[in-house]
Amino acid sequence: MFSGKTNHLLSENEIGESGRRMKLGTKGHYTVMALVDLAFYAKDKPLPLSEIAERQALPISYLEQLFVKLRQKGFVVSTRGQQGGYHLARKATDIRISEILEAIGEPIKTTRCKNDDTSSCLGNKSRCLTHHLWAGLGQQVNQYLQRVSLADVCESRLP
Amino acid sequence: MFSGKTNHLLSENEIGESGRRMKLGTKGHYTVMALVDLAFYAKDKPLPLSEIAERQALPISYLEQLFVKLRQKGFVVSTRGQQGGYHLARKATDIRISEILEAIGEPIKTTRCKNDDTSSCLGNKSRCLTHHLWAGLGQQVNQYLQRVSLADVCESRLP
DNA sequence: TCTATACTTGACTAAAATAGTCAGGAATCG
DNA sequence: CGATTCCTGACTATTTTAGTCAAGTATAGA
Repeated sequence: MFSGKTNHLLSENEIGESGRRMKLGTKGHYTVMALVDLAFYAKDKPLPLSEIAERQALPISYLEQLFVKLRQKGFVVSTRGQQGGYHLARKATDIRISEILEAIGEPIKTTRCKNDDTSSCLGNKSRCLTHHLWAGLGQQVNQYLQRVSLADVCESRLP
Repeated sequence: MFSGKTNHLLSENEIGESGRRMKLGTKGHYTVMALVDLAFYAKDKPLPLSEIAERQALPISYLEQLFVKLRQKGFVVSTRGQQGGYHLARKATDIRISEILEAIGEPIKTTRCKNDDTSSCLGNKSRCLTHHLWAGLGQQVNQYLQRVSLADVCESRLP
């Protein structure tokens, strides 16, 4: 049984509950794949998840979860019943990849501090220095993902 | 008890054992912090981990693990015994952040495919399209981390 | 030589996040 | 009605993270 005291880690200005590390898992992956598929194949009729699931080889029950959020955040519109399905609520040229990742709860964070400002790192020089590094990295990533729209991905028009 | 068959996921060209998602955890964080500290404070004498641990408020036993790899990969040189410790094996201007993350096993990968080429996505158009997106993102990140040296971080000289 | 300091190694693990599964319900079309 | 499709929430196996711990080995200095 361990009784390790761990109180020298994570001082009060550092990440608590809501922060996420920089990462890209299947969630973000699948979501973008599904939306690209939607933009591609749902030209006039609603497209059922079952079709996307089959074409992209993704588990449908997982997609259902993801699309709940996409609908709530206004990216897609759903139609129930036979011949139902989803279609994009906005123009593909209008949807930034960064928004999508944010919507499904896969924001990209490179720092472990709550606030992005460095005022809280005072008193420790080198600790603060690395903060700038990760913040700069985060900026790079977000700029890229904000530059790219869903339509850009569909048409292989990448920076 | 679940007996779910999961074989529609992850076809053979996708990630198996060794791949990592894009992420930055404490491991990479702590390692860079420690090396910055080393570059800062170990001017002439070897610097013991205990000092770094205290100054940066990091668990020493965790640092020990990390420094094993840093030594094996030739980033630092160790001296045992009293007055021992670590010092940089190479010039701080020569050590790129990307190398450090790679060394401790926190490479940044944004795609889930084994190979970075897209030849294996044939037969599924939109699946392949997203591949380009993540590959592009990975390039952005790696370019940034390759541009920045340890010395740059120490002197707040970031792109 | 003895001892304190510091690195070295490797096994172990608690907690959290990930990547889903599953069961059942509600709306809608034909 | 009954098939299809979205919708909801609970549940969980697996993996990763972020460490701890124990038992060394090597060296400097008293």
